[in-house]
Parts: sequence; structure tokens; C-alpha cells
Amino acid sequence: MNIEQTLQQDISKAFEELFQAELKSEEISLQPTRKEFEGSHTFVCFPYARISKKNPEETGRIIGEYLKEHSELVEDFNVVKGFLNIVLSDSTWLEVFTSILNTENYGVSPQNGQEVMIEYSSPNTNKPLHLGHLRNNFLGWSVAEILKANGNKVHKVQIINDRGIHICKSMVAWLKYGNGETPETTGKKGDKLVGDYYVKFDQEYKKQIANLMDQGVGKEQAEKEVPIMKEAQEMLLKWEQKEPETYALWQKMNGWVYSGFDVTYHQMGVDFNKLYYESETYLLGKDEVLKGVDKGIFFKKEDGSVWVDLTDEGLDQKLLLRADGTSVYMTQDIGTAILRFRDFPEIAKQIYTVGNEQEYHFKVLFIILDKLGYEWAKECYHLSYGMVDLPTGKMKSREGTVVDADDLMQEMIDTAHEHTEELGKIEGFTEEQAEELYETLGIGALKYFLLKVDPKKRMLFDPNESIQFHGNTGPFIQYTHARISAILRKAGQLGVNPSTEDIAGFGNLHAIEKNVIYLLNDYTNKVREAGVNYSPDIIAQYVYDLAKEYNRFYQEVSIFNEEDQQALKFRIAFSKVVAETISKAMGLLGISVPERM
RNA sequence: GGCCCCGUAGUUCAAUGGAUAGAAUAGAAGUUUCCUAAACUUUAGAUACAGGUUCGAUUCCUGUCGGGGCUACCA
Repeated sequence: MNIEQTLQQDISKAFEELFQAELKSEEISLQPTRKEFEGSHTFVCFPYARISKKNPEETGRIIGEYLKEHSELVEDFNVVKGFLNIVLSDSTWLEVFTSILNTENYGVSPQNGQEVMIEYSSPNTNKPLHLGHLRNNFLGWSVAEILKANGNKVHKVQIINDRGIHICKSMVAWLKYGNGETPETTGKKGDKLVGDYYVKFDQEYKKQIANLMDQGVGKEQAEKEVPIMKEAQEMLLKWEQKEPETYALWQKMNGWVYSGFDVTYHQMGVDFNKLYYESETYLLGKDEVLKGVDKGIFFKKEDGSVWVDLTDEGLDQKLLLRADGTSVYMTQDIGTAILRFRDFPEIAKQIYTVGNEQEYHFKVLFIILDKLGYEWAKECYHLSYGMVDLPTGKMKSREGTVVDADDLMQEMIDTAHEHTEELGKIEGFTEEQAEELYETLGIGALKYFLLKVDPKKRMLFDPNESIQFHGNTGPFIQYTHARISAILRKAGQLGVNPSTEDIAGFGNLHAIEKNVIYLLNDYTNKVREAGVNYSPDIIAQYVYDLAKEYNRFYQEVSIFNEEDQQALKFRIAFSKVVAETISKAMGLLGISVPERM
């Protein structure tokens, strides 16, 4: 049963019969009643005063009377300053609840036949993943899950930026200063090792510039003449010519990075269906651009460079091919987009999870694809998210303020460990179970923290204060689930296993129970809304509200002391549905929930 | 300079144009014979500023002030 739809229809009917006015039921918007008033759904009467030709207060009263008389759902109503608050009957609430109880896969829409591709992560291979990647990955992965729950078939992909001057820098530094070090000989994660040499390169680079300047060379000239930078550029050329030694070194070092990334992704709990490598796609797009020149979509300058003129769109001119004929980033992205639609001809949408500093880039990319005549260009979407700032400001690798992904996750797990031991909550756990719990809690806290904020907004991460386990946090929600699990275990031991028949006709619902059922009923709306807006924060906010409201119930209503057997059974079934909904919603965020904690 | 985004309690986050702007945390005060106190209850505290549109504005428009991003023949 759909409460909202039914109410909308009933209100629509009221308008027809009372005021002879046609008002489509979709046009009628209901909002949740504020908690200081009685009722669950509120109809705002102001906009309809001109239809009813009565003041809002009066309009609300008349419609309220009508609903109370004619609607099967409505038991009572009150009107406060033009707001019609609708009170539903207990039997309505119970009916809503049992219908949820009996719905398989509640909150999951049937397949709609639509295929969607979502890209996230897309790291460079010259340094380890950091806090910004965590937001990116958690966001992309969660949006993928949310889209699945909305009935889409989803392909999770990333493009790995595995070539270019950045990786050559690490390679040069390793050759010069590495003494043949490997992850095996040092015991270091491969991505960390390669990252160290990237840093080493930068240090040497600066040193050499300083030396040159000491010798009286001007700053600009020094930057141009630095020997180590020249070496990196030469290496890039060798790589492009596939010079065997360079190529082998590149493969070896990237291999180290990938093994390191695998560990990190595993700990993060994210995965991909297909990987794209820049080394395989960076030459794509050039043909498309040249074709575009032939068609007059792009233009060539005297020096031979190719540009697109976007001044009609209110943007600038943008370079697509350099004078020497080589590609730029934009060219590659054009090629990759086309490749992906070739690989997956059925996809109806492509989503790029990339930080908001690249908004301009994607705006231009999508316009170009459209100009090239690709219908699907309109279905490309830049899932743009804000930076994660530190209390000291932006993360800067050169200033050593980057928060490493592995370190941060480990820190969260360690904190969960300490916290759990302090509370003495690990009695009866095996060592293995305890370790698993710390991980569940630590990673859960981190994911929830990063996902509860609207992706579009920048957010602050304070390492000292963001690791919290109280209040609006992942562990709070996990704790609620563990509490319910304890109730269900006890119910199982007592042999209480309520069925729909057991609770049929139960008519003594507690006010908090109605609030919770309202939330349970709202879950499908939230999943839809989160899908439409690509916003896991909607789910995060929702599941927190649900857990919080259930905790109030837990505090105020006792279950096993209840003498009325039907009430007891209802509360068991009710708790079970709450636990399942918490678990599902958290699942959409990539957060698992423990049975005990 | 041009373009884009953001200014909400001390702090971190909410609020399809709707009621007395919600949470969390930090502060103050309470609640464990009873299903896990990582919980619950009470209390105090905010829309940067000035106009405009509207029955009604945190939300839409204009301006001011403040913060951030983009604006490379880098990726």
C-alpha cells in the first residue's frame, strides 16, 4: 500500500467534490508533519486558497472533514494556521507495516533494463591513494549500489593514469637512487615505494635548481635546464617509442603500484568491473578530432594546432591537438568516452566521479562529444564532488599534509579497537571475531563520515575530531543494529517467531512505533531520491534518523516485559524489519553492520 | 580581469518556497533491580550584510563583504 498516493488521490477527490476543481493527484504535495503537532502527513493549504475560494484555515478544515469522512486511512486531523495535519488510523499503520514485512527485497526496484556506467577512483600510478580518493571511491561505489537498487544494471570502471611524465619521474629517481630496492627487499607496499621515489625526484629537482641558481643561472632558465627533469622527459620519449628497457621498468614499477592499490581497495571494500588504462587509450581520440576538423567542427591554427571554439557556449577556445600533433588530456577523454560506448553499446548513461576542480573540463568534453554528433553525449554526467579540506587547509603533497588512505583506515581501526576494549565489549569474542569487529567499526565510521555530507559540498576532515563513535556516526547506527540483533537472538531462544497472522488486528501502537513505521515506509522514496540525485548522503541521513527513532523506542517501550503477547510479537517483528532496513541502507553505503558489539 | 561554487549554533553537518530553522559535538543538568549507557531525557546556543519578488525566503533575483575553485600546447 502506498500511503502518499492514496492520500493524494483522496485529496484530489475532495477538491473535485467540494470545490468542483480538478487537481491532479501528482500535483498535491505532502510533507512530514513537524513533531510538535499531531499527525504524520501535512497538506499545505495556502496555494489552494484561490481554488477553494476560502481562506487556508477554512480550506484545511473542510478538506480535513472530508478526509475523515471518506478516506479509509484517515482517522483524524487538525488545522494549524493553514496547515492540515493528517492523523492516520492504527489499522493503516499496521497495514503499511505488514506490507513491508511481506515484501521481498523491500527497497529494491525491479530491473528497469537500463545500463549505467560509473567511473570512480582513477588514480595516478606515481603515488599512493589519499583521503581525497577515499571520498571519491566511497561515493562512486555507493552511487553504483544505489543505482542498482533503483533497478539499473551498473558497470563500475576506472581509468588508471599509468603513463606520462609523473611516472617517469618516479622511474628516474628509482634508477638513480634506488639501489635496486623492491617491495620485497624493503617490505614496503609497492605504491608507497614508488611514491617515495616520486618525492625523491622532487627533492632532487629542487636541489638542482638551487645549485644552478647558486651558479648564477636565472630561475626560469634553471627550471628549464635541470638535468633530472631532462632525464624524465627523455624517459617519456623512450617510453613512447616502446624502448624495451624503459618499458620493462615501467611495467615493473606499475606492477608494484597495482599490488599496493589492490590491498588498499580491498580494505576500502570497493571493486571494479572493468579497468581502462591510459597507456592503452591515450592515442585514441586523435582521429576523432581530425575528423572533426574535416567536418568543420574544429579548426586548425597556422602552427597546425587544433582547437575548438566554444565562445558561442560562453566558454573559451580549447586546445585539442598540439602543434606537433600530439594529444592533450581532452583528446584522450574524447577517445575513451567513445571507446566505452563501443565496449558497452547498451549503456544509457555514463557517470564520471571526479572532483569539482574539473567541472570546466567535463563541461567542455560533453559539449565536444555533442558537437561530434554522439547522441549519448547528453547522457554523460559529471558527478562532481567537493574537496576534503584539513584544518590546515588543502592537502598538499609537497608540504607533507596529505592524509594517506592506508594510514587513515588503520588509524580508524586502531581507534575502534581501543574504544571497544575500554568499554569492555569483547567478552565472548574470538580473536578473529574481535579483529573483524574493529575493522567493521573503524571503516564504517570513516565511510559514514565521508558519505553523510552532500557530495557537491566541500567538507572538513579534522583527524583529531573526525574519528568519533558517538552521535551521528556509523558506529551509532551499527550499535542500534547490534542491539536489535540481541533482541532477535533472545526472541529466537524463547521460540517467538511472529508471523503476519500473529499480529493481524493489533491496534495499540505506540506513538514512536508509528514514527518508525513512517520512516520504514519512506525508505523506498529515499532510495529513489538518492538515485536521482546521486546522493548517498540522503541514505546516510535517513538511516541515522531511523536508528535514532528506534533507540527512542528501545528506551521507552519494553518488549520482553510486555504481557500482551500480540504486542510482544508485533514488537519483535517490528524490530526485525528495522534491523533489516538499517542493514540494507548501510549496505548501500558500503558499510556492514555487526550482530554484536 | 572573466567564469563557477560556497557563507546556517563555539565547531562539524541538515532543511522539494512553508509552521517556532533541525541534528551531532563541545557546555550545563539528569536516567542503569528492566531487551547492550557506543544509548536515552532536559537545557542553552545560528541563517555574513543590504535591498527586491512572494500570502510566506536559509532556499529565488540584485548589490556589498568574506572564503574556495577554474581560467596551461600539464594531467
